[in-house]
Amino acid sequence: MSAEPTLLELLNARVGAALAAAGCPDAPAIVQPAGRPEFGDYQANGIMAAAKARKMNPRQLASEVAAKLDLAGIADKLEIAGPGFINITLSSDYLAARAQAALTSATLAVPQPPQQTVVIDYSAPNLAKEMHVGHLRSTIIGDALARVLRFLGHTVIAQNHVGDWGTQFGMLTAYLIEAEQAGGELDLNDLEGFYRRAKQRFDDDDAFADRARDTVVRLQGGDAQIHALWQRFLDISMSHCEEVYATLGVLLTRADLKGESAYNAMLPGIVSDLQAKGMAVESDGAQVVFLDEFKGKDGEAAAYIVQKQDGGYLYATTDLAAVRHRASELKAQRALYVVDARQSLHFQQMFTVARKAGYAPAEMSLEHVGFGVMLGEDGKPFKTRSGGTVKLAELLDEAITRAFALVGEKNPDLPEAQRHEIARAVGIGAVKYADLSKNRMSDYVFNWDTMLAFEGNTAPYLQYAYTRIAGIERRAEGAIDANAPIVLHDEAERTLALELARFADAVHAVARETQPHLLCIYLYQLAGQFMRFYEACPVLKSEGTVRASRLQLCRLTSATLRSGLGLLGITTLETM
RNA sequence: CUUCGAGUAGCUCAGUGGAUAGAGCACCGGGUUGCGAACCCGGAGAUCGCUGGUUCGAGUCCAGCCUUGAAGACCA
Repeated sequence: MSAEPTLLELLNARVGAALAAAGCPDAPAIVQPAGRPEFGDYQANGIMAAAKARKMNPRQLASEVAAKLDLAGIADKLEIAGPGFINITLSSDYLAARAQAALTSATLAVPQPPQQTVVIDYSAPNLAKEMHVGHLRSTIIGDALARVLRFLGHTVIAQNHVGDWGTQFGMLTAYLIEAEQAGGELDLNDLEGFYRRAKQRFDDDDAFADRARDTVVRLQGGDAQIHALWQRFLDISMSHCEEVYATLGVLLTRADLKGESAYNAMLPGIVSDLQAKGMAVESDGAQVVFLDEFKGKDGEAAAYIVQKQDGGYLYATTDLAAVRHRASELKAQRALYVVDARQSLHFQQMFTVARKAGYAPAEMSLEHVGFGVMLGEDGKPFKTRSGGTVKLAELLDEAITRAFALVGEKNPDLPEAQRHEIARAVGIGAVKYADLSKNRMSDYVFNWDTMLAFEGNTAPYLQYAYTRIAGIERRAEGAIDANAPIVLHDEAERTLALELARFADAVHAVARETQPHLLCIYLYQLAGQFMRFYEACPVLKSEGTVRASRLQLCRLTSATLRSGLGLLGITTLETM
């Protein structure tokens, strides 16, 4: 519970108190935004259930609760409706006061919940290759969650759990040695081509394959020369990632890098510890933790392998080492794993083992923030026309190119440099928003036309709403009184103020549910309410206190859109 | 076979056990001597996969089935 409640928290607390006063102490109020305008602004749904549990007449209980409900200065109308709803209409003065308070607050009056240390594991590309579309969702969902949690005052520790270890790096390093010996025209700028040629060598030449395997052994054995070459390869690959991160505008840096290799030294200790605790046992030569928790109807316990027959370790072991590190070293109270939903079973098992082994204390929250796969229009995994993976850098370039063409249509008179800048914000914003605005658990049909339509519920619609306000503020010039009182007369003004008052609840919901699309829905509604206000209520043409008040509503709306889009990693523009 | 997702308008998607299931796109019809029309307003369009159950109330919870995707001992 926040020190200062959000609007929804406040209403729930007040109705809950009234329920208690009416003889139902533990009955939840269940306050929600009203389903229809004629039901007011909020509706309390909890009375019917409370009455049922106590064999009372629900409408009678509702009138008792309403009589005891203290919303002085907050609501000016309460109605008992239907089988026992309490419909609440907030007072316009109260909405105006909330808007006024938000205007003078650096955080838009969004209350901060109790502070936590939150580890977010996201992006995690495989450094053997260039980033492809499969890395997009984790990267932008994780980035949005990081921004939201930081905004709420939490300490966020990003962990980029990159793939930088394993047999393929032996192959790549061996190929690097060979290419340098051959005279050095190796082109690491084309990482994908380099990987392809190395793989070709590996498949075609047994001698090379043997050298590659030997290189892995030497790398893992701590050979300094091999290690230096491996490190060089990683640096170059990481630079590629950083270019993509810069284009996307995500916050990840090298300081957040914590790849698989970082946990290498911990792995033997994990296995021996699990053995000592009687959890890991030998089975067919491998070290396995059997989990009764995952027994199906067939009665077989799931096998969680932590060490292979040949003594090698798996990602199962690495992930245990990582969770142990996040708990004991990083002191995380909450750990989020923004990883493909296909790994759901793996995470459920890993979390179970981590808890039983004591690597993650009971009070530490472990959450798999899963998401669906990107599909092509044919419903199959998204590929290029020729069947290859789509490089992320190319996808982003295309988005920007398409946006640039659109800006040229809409606003051909702007200088070219500015059109390029707008195209970046709009193109990247469209890609991110198309992803973030969908429930992350469902599979995601990738479609250029849908994604880059720039119409309806898209980033450009929100960006456009922002530039409209920016235009008004520009024209108002110095005549804006930042202390002017907000007065809500027109229905469109009131509806806009109500929507503005819900910002905190939207942000809190995103942090709680790890669902960025809840913020998208909110911002789309806010932009829509602004557009209606814009049609109905002239700002610059109005006069005196009305004009000053409307300008204040504009200022708060633009600040909220800028802040909200910023939390999604989407930039706003003064002109577009 | 087991487990976990998903199935809502022609398409892409919302929908915290509540009142008449909502948007956008596409389609049809309106709106600019108004602050940016990348906009606004209206219309049409849905047996919420199927069948039962739980209850004052089910798209939402439970069971079974259908379709689809994924995972399920030595890749990650």
